[in-house]
Amino acid sequence: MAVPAVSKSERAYEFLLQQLAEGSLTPGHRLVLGRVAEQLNCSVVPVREAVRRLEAEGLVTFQRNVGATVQGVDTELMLHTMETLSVIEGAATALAAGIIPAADIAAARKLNAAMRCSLADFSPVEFTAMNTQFHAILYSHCPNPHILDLVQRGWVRLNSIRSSTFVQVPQRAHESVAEHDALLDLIDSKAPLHTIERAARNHRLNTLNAYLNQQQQPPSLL
Amino acid sequence: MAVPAVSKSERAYEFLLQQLAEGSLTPGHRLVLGRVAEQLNCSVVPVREAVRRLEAEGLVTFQRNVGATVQGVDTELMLHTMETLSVIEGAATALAAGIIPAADIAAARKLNAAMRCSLADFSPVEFTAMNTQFHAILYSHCPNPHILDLVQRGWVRLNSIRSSTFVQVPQRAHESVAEHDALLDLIDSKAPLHTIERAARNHRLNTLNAYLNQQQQPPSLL
DNA sequence: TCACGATGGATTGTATACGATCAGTGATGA
DNA sequence: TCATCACTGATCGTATACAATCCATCGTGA
Repeated sequence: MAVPAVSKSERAYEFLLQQLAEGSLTPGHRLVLGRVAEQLNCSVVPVREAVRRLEAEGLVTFQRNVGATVQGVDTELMLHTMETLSVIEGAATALAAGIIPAADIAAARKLNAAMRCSLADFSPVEFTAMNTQFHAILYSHCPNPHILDLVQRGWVRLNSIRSSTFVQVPQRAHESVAEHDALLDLIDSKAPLHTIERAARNHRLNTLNAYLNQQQQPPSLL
Repeated sequence: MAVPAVSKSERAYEFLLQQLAEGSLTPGHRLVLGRVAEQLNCSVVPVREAVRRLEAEGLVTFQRNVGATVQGVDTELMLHTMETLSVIEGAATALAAGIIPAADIAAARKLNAAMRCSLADFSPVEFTAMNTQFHAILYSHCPNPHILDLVQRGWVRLNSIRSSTFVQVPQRAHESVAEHDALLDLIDSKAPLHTIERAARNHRLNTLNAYLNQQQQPPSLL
C-alpha cells in the first residue's frame, strides 16, 4: 500500500507554511483546525501539531479555546522582526563571507544587475523575489546551521506579516540595489568580517527605516 | 469544578522544559510519550504537542516512528549554539544598555562581587547559577521581545546540552568575573552601543574558546 | 431603547482505540 | 558458525468521540 513518506502532521506544517509564505493566508486570518483538516483530508490531530509548531516560531498566535490567528501587520512587530533579522542576517552574511564560492558571488552580482534593470519597469513583487534570492545566496553558506535556521525563520516570518517593503516604499529599491553592490564589493575585497557584518546589518536597518518613515507619512499626504 | 488555568499540553511543555533545564533529562535520554503522559496523568496527545514544540526549538530530535531523544553534547552543536548566543546576546545586551535602570546595574555589580568572593571556595554549580542570573539582568531590559525570546531559548538550549562550562573549565571563572566588571564599566560610562555589543559577544566567545581548548587537551594531560 | 442574561452553534481540548512501524530475539538452514 | 527471516513487544501516527469553552444572537425586563 502506498505509504506516505512524510507524516500528515509534517505535511500540514508544510502546507500552512507555504500558504503563509506566499500570502494566501493574510494576517488576521483565522486558522480553524477543522477546515484545514478537511483541506488536507485528515483528522484535526496532525493539524494541531502543525499549528503548535507555527506558534513556536511566532508565525501565528494561539489563544486557548479560541484558536490560532495569523500574526498581524503590527508596525511594532514588524520593527522587532526586522531588527532581529538585521542582527542575525548580518552575522550570517559575515560568517559566510569568507567561504562563499566565487561562482555564487558572480551569481549575486548578476542578480543585482537584473534588479537594477528592472527598476525602469518596476514590479514590486518581482523585485522582492529577486531581493530574497539575492540575500539567500549571501547568507546560505553560513557554516553555523543554527544561525542559518534563524535567518530563514526570520525571512518567513517577515514575509508572513507583510507583503513587501517594496510595495509600500518603491523608492527604497534604488538605494537597495546600490547597497547590494557595496556589500558585494566588501566581500570581494576580503574586508574585515565586522565591516561586512555592519554593512549587511545596516542594509536591513535602512530598509526598516524607509518603511517606518513611510508609515509616519501616510499616502494621503503625497 | 477545578478547571486547570493552562492546558495540559502547556503543562507538559513546561514540565519537560524544566527537566531539561535542570538536567534531570540527560542528553541521549529517550523521551517516551506514554511514560511522560503517565507522569503527568494525561493522555499522549498533549505530550505529543509539547514534544513537537521542543523539537521546533532544537532541544530534542525526533524520528518518525521512533520517538524523541534529548539532543546530545556534541562539541560541534555546542560551538554553534554558543556562537549564535554570542551574536544574539551581544545585541540584546547592547539594546538594553541604554535603558537599564541604575538599580539593576548595582544589583549586577553586587552579584559579580559575590561571584568573585566565591572563587576562593569554588562551586561550579553555584557559580553557574549566579552567572546565569548576572547576564539575565543585563539583557532582560532589551526592548525587542523577539530578540529577548531568542536569547532565552539560547540559554535553555545551552543548559540542556551541557552541564556548565565552569564545571569543565574552572579557571575560566576568574577571567569571566573580570570581564563582567569591564562590561559593567562600559555600560555605566555610556559607551557606544557597538562597543558594548562587541564586549558582550567576545565575553561569550571567550568562554566558548576556553571550552574548546579544554576539549582539545583532555583532563588526562593535566 | 437599552442593559443583561440565557441559549445554541462552532470550535477547541483531551481520552481512547487501533493500525503502522520499528527494534530486538530466537529459530532455521546453509 | 553465521546469515537470514519471521515473530513479538514497544512505540508511534491518526481517527474518532465527547466534554469544555467561547462567541454571537436573541429574548426579556426595566
